[in-house]
Amino acid sequence: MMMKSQKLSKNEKVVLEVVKKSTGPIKAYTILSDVKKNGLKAPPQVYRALDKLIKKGKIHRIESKNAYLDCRNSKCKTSSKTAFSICQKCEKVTEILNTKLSKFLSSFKDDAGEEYLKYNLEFYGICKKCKS
Amino acid sequence: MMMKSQKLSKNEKVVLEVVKKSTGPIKAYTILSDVKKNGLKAPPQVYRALDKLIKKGKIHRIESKNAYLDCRNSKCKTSSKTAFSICQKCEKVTEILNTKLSKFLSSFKDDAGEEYLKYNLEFYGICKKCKS
DNA sequence: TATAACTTGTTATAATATAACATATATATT
DNA sequence: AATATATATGTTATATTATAACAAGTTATA
Repeated sequence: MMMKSQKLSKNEKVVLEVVKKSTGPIKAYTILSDVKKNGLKAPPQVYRALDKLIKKGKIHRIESKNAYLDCRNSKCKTSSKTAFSICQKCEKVTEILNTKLSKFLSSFKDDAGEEYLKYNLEFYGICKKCKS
Repeated sequence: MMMKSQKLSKNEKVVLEVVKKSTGPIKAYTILSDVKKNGLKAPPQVYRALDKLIKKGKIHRIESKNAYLDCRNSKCKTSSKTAFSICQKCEKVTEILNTKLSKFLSSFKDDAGEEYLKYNLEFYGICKKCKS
């Protein structure tokens, strides 16, 4: 199966660097204020780059937080199957890379017998650090 | 385990009726324009009601759509464990009630051995109707 | 009835995201 | 190289989604 080119444009590189540098999920407007020193000025420049980076599998969007996180999975070519754990106390988000989980969800059939090529799963709880 | 009271306030009832009437996920501002005939005037009135209805397990929020859907699961007391299928073509959203799935996710342990009391899963695909 | 807890009303504004259009750059085709 | 085509960027304005803050009313309960 042909993969979408992974080559990144100038703005995509700039935005990706900011997302990578962040210690956790980062918001679009936080990225914007950061990349202003690189000449980017307006929201569309950031949102376009984010959209492309998601399509290229470089970052993920954490839906429940309207925030973006870089993909730590070296094998990640697309962002079509994602799972995260989210700490409700410290807001830490961790990507879950678990073969059993991804296999289960990839092969899950709904009542109509349909499988899905894309999913996003968000677990919420209290992380180990916050528990102790 | 003590359950949060399910009693609904006036505004909650009004908002819930609108969500129920909708054929699919409905947006907060769509609800607002609808409930204006009931005297509600401002966003906070709608958002407050939505938040409460979610906590009381009456509705769900579809995170990737910023939209709200009534819970069709009569057993739904809380909205802590949810799964949906979302058609990328017609935007139809269906709540998935599947014991095997919920058991698997409820008992899922991450790499640190932690389980989660809350999750939200969104499957994306093309629904049967749109395929045919 | 006093008090606390909850619910509502209201204004303003914050936060998130996209439309639309002009221009520039890169890539492919002749 | 010149032309055509697709992609990427810049820019302004505006749409959409959501919350802060505070005042007032209502309900439950001591």
